[in-house]
Amino acid sequence: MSIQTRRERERAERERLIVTAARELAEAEGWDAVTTRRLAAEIEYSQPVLYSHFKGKGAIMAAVAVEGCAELAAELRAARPAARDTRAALRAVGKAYTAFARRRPALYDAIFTHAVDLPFATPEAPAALWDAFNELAAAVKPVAAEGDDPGLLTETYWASLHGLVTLMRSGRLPEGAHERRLELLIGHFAVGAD
Amino acid sequence: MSIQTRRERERAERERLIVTAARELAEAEGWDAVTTRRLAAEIEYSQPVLYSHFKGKGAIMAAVAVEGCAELAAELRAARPAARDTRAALRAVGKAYTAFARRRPALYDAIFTHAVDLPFATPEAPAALWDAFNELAAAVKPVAAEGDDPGLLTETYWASLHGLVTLMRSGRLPEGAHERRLELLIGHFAVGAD
DNA sequence: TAGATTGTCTAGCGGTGCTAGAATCCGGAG
DNA sequence: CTCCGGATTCTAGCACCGCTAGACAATCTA
Repeated sequence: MSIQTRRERERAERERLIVTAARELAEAEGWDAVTTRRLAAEIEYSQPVLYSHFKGKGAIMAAVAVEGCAELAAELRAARPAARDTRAALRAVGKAYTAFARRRPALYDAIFTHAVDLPFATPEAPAALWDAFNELAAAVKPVAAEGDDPGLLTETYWASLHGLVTLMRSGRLPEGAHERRLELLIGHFAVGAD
Repeated sequence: MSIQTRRERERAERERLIVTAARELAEAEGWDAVTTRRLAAEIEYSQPVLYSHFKGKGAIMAAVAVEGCAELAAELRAARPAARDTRAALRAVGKAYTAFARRRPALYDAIFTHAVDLPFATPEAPAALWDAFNELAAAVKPVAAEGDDPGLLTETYWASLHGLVTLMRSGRLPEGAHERRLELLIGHFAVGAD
């Protein structure tokens, strides 16, 4: 049993090595630079080793996405309780969310733009994803009017943040006015609450 | 002069042929299917011909994007005047925008997610892009509170629509609830106006 | 120590965007 | 009508991609 467990441990360690290397490479040079050859060289193994751990490049990105999502959830969680009223809570998570996207663009892309083979919006979705969503939901819930589905409202607020982030990061919205756009968004979502 | 003009005309025709073929191929099978080889075969010329017209694949996508943007602008323009009040106008352009994205996903991606080498949010941006933006702006302007920059508010509404569309199309938001999310968004943007 | 099993690597497939240089076509001069 | 020069188009190839079959090496079992 000892040998088997040692092998499994070594395998798990190497798997983490792969995910970490992919993440660092992506954060340093973008996902375009993360090729299977480059990644293999980085971990000092040959290409096929990657495929003995993951089904393909997409699966590696998905693993990075889950890891990154935990980080996002943690940052949202840290930001929310500091707010005193509901508007401040909306602002806090909004700022934390967009700040994460700007500070860790590769991570954000892995979670929310690239890797499609992650289950979303179902119970099978990764726990980290639900954690992040629930942080948003906790901030959004107080502004839900009677008859509004809080979950749907959270999705809507999330989508708005996502739109701001992606359009800005792709150069379609000027970065300079980001704070003001975010404030406008919050203003329209927080109306009726105080 | 006659020969020269004929050649220029033929060149222009072929350029349109390229853009049209790229667009049709993308709409039929997605942008992944639009390779330079495939596109060359489609127009019955060799690959290098593409590069005598466009700097690269990105430039071809940009040309398709501009063309598609004119279509989007036309659909937004057609939708707006039918609305009687400001909330209905917001709803009309919102529905038209998201309907376009769902009906012509390849076109939408060319305009708003892929091709980055198009100038946005500057006077140099393609006229069709400004047309589309101005249609949105016309619907948004009436809901701008005193002190709100109508342009920024339009950008924010646009970003929200974009977020809804992209998250839905990538499978991160369930499609079924789209209409309700859109209604929630409109409700929060149209508040105070009627 | 011999054999079986597990793991890893080398080499290669079919594909991508893009380009240098050869081949071809065509209008205009003699 | 012929032949030349320049513009145009094609063939062939580069370096890279994700991915994999099959040869090889290392390790454990008996």
